[in-house]
Amino acid sequence: MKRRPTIIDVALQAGVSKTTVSRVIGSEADLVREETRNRVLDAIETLGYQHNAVARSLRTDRTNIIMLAIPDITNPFWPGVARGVQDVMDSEGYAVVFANSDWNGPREALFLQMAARNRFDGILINPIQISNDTLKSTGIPTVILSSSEEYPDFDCVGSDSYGGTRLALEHLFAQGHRRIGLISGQRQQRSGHSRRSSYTDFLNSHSLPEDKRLIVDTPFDQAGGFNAMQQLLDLPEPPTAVCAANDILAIGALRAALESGLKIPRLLSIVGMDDIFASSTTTPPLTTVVKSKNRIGQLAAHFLIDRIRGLDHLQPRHHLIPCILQLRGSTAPLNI
Amino acid sequence: MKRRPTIIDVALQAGVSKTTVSRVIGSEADLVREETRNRVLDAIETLGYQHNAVARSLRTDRTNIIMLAIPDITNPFWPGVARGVQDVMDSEGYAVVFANSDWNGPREALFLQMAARNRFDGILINPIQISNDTLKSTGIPTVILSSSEEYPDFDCVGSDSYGGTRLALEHLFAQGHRRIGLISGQRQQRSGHSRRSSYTDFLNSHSLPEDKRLIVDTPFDQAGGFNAMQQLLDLPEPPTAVCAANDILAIGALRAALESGLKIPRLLSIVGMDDIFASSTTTPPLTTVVKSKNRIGQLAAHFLIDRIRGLDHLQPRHHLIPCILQLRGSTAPLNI
DNA sequence: TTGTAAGCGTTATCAT
DNA sequence: ATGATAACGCTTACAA
Repeated sequence: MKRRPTIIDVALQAGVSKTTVSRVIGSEADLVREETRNRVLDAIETLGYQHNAVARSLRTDRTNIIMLAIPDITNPFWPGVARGVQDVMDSEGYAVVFANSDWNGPREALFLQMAARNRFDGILINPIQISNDTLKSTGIPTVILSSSEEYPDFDCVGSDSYGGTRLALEHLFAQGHRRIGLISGQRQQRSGHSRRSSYTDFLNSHSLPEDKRLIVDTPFDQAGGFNAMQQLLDLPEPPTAVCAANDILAIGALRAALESGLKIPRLLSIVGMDDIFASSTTTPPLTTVVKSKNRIGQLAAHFLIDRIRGLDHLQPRHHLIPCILQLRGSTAPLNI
Repeated sequence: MKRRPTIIDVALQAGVSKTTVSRVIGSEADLVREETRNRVLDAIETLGYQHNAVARSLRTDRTNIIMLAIPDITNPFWPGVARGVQDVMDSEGYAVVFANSDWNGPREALFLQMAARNRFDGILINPIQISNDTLKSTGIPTVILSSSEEYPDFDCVGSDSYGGTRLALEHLFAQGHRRIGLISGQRQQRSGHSRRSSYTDFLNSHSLPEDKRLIVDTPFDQAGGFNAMQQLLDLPEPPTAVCAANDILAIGALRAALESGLKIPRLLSIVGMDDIFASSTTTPPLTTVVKSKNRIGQLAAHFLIDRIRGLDHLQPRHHLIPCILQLRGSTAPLNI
């Protein structure tokens, strides 16, 4: 495998200086006479020259690479967001590096170090452990993918899970449900909180009593949902409807309910959140709160590009994308 | 935001030459006296020095970044593979850039160009359009993620869909089924072929007649599976079992069958392929052929690392990871 | 054990 | 409109 041609080879071949070649391949192409430019382009063609982004980055101090750091790539929510991010970043000429921490804090820190060492131009992150200050110390423009309030120095883009939860609860209320359970995941305290407070506020606004036993914290997986549901069904007065913090929990809950012989939605309504693919293929299909993954990704990407372009004077912006309720077969009017 | 410290700042601070600093942060740390090393490390600490990977790459011609190019990140198969890839690459010190072509040929080409320009150390790709020769012309070590035979110059890692299909068909045969439909996607001719030929070979080996009407080519989505199933059910003599090229098709087929009032699996058996999350949450849950996404990713990563390390003399290796049949509720003995 | 200096492939600053 | 030349921050012979 022979050496790759450089800008110098091209210059020699075209009979010009390397400066001229640099002009042609860079952003100053119009400063060079058309005839010369064509000679250069021909040389590039015949040599099969590909410009060296590494060398360019060293000189310009810009890599055109951004990092997207997420905790779990197998959670279908993130690929959805990632696609939105890529839509924008592609068209702006940025490559997107995925960093998948698998919920591992030290790994998350490692990835940030990698971003810093490689002089990536920006970071999009759904933080699991890293603090506002550590993030600031990287010196890299960063946007938070979360509705958390813990990162006051950064732009944040998240989904309005408070509003989304409210949407779900009001729907159940309108169907006549008054005893509504909440299955909330325990790992992410932050989004957990907004759902939790939405639940409390909902109860208050309708003057419903708060029964602690109706709130179950559980690990964020199907088994967690399953167990939580069993726990709720074992109550002396089980709920007539259940709201789960995400679809996977909801699907676990659905399965537990079905296995215990309950007819869904006749005897129990269930609402999930996220609208993952599987929630449309259960029997009955799951009513769920939809977050617009694509829009989250796109907006976050735009925010990040603003920051990269040096809009540092802007106050940190927080934006929550509203949720939509996707009605399907797992909810129905209260059966009296 | 002030300038990042360089190796020179560290050298000054520690009272040594930049060579020494380079030795300490690089792979020659043991060549330097412990006391000196500690002085350097202290300087690094107090200055908050982060080494510049861009400059290092320019000098060493290695970026420690590889690209994973796939057609569709929202297809849960790929995140699974990606995780296997990352497991290996992380531990070898490589960062993984995702490139998601969205089944768009020109975009795929663009990504390869990006890999070349950025001097990535390697490429893992599930090719959708690009040819063996174009791939070779990048000059970058590359491993193909596919069981295709169209890339004779590269290592290939795929899953044995021929064997997997056979597994599914033999299972149905053992259950007494003799009239078995095949729903095969049309987009990827390659894997389509292996399933198709497996089907034909299966029929021959059991001396079953081949009925063209039992084979339906359809787009690779749920609607495709739905329509294909309807088409099969409209046959004068519908199949008693159906084998689909992937779970999404199978789920579409399942839904079509249920909607037309068929009891599954009593009146119709369905087998999918891939074991996506949703296939475990349908009613009944789907019997499916499992590909070991993780092992595919890991093996491909190892192959790629071999190539990067310069094992060019090796013949191109093709490896098919065997599939496993995951029995669930969508298949049952033929009901006579 | 440590230092000097050349060079990686660009872009940017001056000249011409 | 084009060219000469100095950076960019690092690694690596080679020297001391």
